[in-house]
Amino acid sequence: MRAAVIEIGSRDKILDAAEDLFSRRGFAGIGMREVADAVGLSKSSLFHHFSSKAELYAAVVGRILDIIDQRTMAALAIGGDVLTRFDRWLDTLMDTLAEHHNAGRLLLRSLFEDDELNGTSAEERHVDETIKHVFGAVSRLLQEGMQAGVLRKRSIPHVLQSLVGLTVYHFASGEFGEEMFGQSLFTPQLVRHRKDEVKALLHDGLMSGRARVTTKRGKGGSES
Amino acid sequence: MRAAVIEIGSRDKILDAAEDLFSRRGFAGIGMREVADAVGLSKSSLFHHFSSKAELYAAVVGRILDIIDQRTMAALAIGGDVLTRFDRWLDTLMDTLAEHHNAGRLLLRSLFEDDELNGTSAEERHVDETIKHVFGAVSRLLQEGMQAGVLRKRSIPHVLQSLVGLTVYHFASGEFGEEMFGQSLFTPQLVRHRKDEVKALLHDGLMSGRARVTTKRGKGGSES
DNA sequence: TTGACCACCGACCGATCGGACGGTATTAGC
DNA sequence: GCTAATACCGTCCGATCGGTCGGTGGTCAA
Repeated sequence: MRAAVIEIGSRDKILDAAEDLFSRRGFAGIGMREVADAVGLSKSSLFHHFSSKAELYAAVVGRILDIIDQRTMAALAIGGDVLTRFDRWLDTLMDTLAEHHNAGRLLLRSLFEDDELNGTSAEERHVDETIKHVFGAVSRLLQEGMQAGVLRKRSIPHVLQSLVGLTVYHFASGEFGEEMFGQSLFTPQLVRHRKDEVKALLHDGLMSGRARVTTKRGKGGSES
Repeated sequence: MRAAVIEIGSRDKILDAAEDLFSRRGFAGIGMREVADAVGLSKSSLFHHFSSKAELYAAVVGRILDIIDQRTMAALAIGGDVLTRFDRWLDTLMDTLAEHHNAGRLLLRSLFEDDELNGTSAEERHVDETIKHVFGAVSRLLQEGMQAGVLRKRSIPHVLQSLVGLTVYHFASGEFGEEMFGQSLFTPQLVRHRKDEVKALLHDGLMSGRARVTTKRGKGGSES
């Protein structure tokens, strides 16, 4: 009979520890020994669950990408007009990045390292597909807004880059960002503030004149 | 007598090679052996010029930070009203990032890794001071613009984060960004396009109504 | 009781890591 | 000619790297 208490499988415990470590010092900066010590297992046991270090890394990245994918897609699925869905998408993305402290940095890091770490394993293909899935959905949303005349006509790839830069980078900026704000990036009030600032900048910067009506600030997303 | 041809000192050749390698695989991902091979020297010779790997890394980061510092400060020193200086600052920053292909990625990487790689060496203190110098100048510019009523009143730390996210991240996004745009991030036309997009977003997003007059696009900065 | 499967382990492997050390060739100043 | 400094090199070191291998103890079905 399974224990009633929170029983976390070894595989997930490994992923948790590896996520923390990889996000802080990157793929090359972390040894399997260090991960094993953090979990409380032996190094050989890690290879029982993951066939290689690269596969463990891909699994870590894939897991948080799945969370982001699921959350942002669910946010879009609720419906509403383009602006409502866009705001909700932003809120959800930033809430997710705020909830998972390692997500931003891990994502940016993986974006840097997979230039050489490109493999063809199942996990790595899954990562690529998930990224495309997330970006595809928001691309279509932007396109819909531009065609409807509610968003300014801008280059979609550039807007995507700007979205990543405004959201993911901020939550990945670590000690640098914390020194700038004088507090942790993940305090509820700073998260709320960031969401407001990003949305305000994008409202004024992206919305066409006739769509930009009441930009109510401070009434953010679901949680944070 | 010194040779008339382009004579590059070994120290600079080491910095060049290390910049390239570190920007691609990070501090932990590169061994001194690899740097030495790229320069055409032996590993021991690197330790003749730099007392440790960490110092070499700090020297690499410090060098490109110095370039950015000098260029952006010179751009501000030319003068003009707040909006003119702000635009010129953006142009100069992005031109510099576009010229030095490794700069963006190296900067973001160093921002990530020095959370644990924080030292008290002379070079590392210089890096910190240079960063503060650059951000201090643009902070004062933003403040001036907000007080003059020509820029919307926004949280300056958040605007700084947004500036980094919109500029440095883009030029650091590597293969990921190139797949999105279908071309190298450093082609002249894409650089020009990015500068226009960022300036347009910030014009609409930051400028107060009465200041936002003729946002002429496509008439960017000095070079690229 | 047996055998298959599972999670896990210690010991070990060749390779590579950052770095120390001693030595050599060249140059400049005396 | 001697000395000092500079730039460079080969060799060696202890530690750590990712990964393999041969186990051990436990659980469950036959």
